[in-house]
Amino acid sequence: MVKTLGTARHKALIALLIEKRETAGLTQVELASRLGEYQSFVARLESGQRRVDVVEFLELASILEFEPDAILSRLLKVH
Amino acid sequence: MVKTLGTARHKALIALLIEKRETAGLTQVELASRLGEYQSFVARLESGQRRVDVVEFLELASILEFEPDAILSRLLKVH
DNA sequence: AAACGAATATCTGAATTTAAGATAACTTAT
DNA sequence: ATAAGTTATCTTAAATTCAGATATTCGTTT
Repeated sequence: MVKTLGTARHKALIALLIEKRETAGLTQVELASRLGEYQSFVARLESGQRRVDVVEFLELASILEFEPDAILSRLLKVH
Repeated sequence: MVKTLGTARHKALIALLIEKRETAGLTQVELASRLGEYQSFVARLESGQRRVDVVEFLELASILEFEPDAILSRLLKVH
């Protein structure tokens, strides 16, 4: 199994997550607060230093109000 | 952010992953081999002791030939 | 029913990730 | 130029994950 961090797909994923947070008009502090985490948690995530698991991804989708399937489909095209 | 391990969604996810592996007619040893991992890796994963990140999930979908979107949609319904 | 082989589960340090919390480094507006 | 808001980085402790071995479970065959 490929090491997730640093892969093209992981980079694409976090780029999309950042985009979605910004579209939602949230700062890292605000998102962190809704997640019950520190701002540095979001920063680590968005700088690609931490993996995002499937369950977390769904939680992010719910908070940031994006369609997880849609994002996944876009990631599928990244190799 | 909720601790993934032990959540209903994570349990549902691994149940589906096991189902998909079995449908594909693969043993843990065979899946592990295709992943370039040990059998104990697959066992840990399938016993819910290890998180599955989004990128890994897509890799599993490719090997086990399932539609990641479809699985994700089913997980969405689990709370 | 005992024994065998195939499949899965569990254990144990060691290595790697992740987290908390603080602080530093941008940004942008005044 | 400064202040406020935002994001990035650092450190050390804590938690996860891994390799590899071993144990257990489950079917089959005799």
